[in-house]
Amino acid sequence: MSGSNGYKTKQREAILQYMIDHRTSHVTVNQISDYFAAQGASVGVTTIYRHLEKLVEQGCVRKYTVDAQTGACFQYAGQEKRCREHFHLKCERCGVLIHLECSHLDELYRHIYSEHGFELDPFRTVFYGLCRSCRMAEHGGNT
Amino acid sequence: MSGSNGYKTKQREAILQYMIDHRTSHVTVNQISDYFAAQGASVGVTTIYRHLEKLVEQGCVRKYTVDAQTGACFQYAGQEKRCREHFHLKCERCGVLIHLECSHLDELYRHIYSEHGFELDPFRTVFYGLCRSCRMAEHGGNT
DNA sequence: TTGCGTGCAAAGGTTTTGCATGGCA
DNA sequence: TGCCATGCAAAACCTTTGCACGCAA
Repeated sequence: MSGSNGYKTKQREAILQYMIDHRTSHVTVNQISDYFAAQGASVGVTTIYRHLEKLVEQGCVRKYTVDAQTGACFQYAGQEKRCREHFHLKCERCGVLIHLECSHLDELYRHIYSEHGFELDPFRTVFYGLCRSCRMAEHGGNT
Repeated sequence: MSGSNGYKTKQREAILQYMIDHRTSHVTVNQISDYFAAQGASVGVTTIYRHLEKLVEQGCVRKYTVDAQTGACFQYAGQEKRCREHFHLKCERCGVLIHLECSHLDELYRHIYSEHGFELDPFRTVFYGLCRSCRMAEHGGNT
């Protein structure tokens, strides 16, 4: 389970590059598919799903399910292993992904493990909510 | 935005009552439908969806989507705003959704809010990981 | 050549919509 | 009576799976 993660194909490269290029936001399978279709280099949705799934397993990409109708959202998270050691905050409004390194969360991990028998997966787990600036905008502004 | 939210029907009463009775946990549309079917007082899924949608708009019921395949989960929240103290644990292996009410998490909420400026959304946030039994099976058994 | 990668088609699931009927006010 | 509520059927949607073909190694 190391370097040989399969063949190097055009589709694989294209999808990975797309995810990297759009790493500042999250994207849906439809967006990716539409993008490739517009480029003339159409890629089947099945292939997109399969590659995304692998990337999620590898830890390069994060998957979020916001709404059943919207479909899943994916976002490139990078190769860095350090991301395994902390948690992430995802703003529901602007979509920003915040990396949170905090000893409080280590404690949380231990607590949930010892008290509730549940082994948290920090990589997979994402905290949803409102980031500071969006909270300000929401409380101070219009509807 | 007050009393006259439509007619008072058997189905409406039944669904609301069901949500209140099960307010300590989250339910899916399928669960509600199956329950009524078992009672002999079958209610169409369409009706369930429509009432749930209204209740969500009114703010009485919370909706959150864990997984596109599983479908949405609903939970009665009442009129009170302070139902912020419970989170959900989702096992990545068997898929079970655990309802976790724990004062530790209330503390976590306050900490992330005051120290990191992030307002957590407990209804959308789901902790992924391995539940006790799956962890046992994984460490002790086969593949 | 071998075996994974690809993409079409179909199946699986949840959710929504159209429409005729039924029930509340 | 008038109008909303109901529920069946069908559609729309995202996602997964089966299978034959293509392509990387």
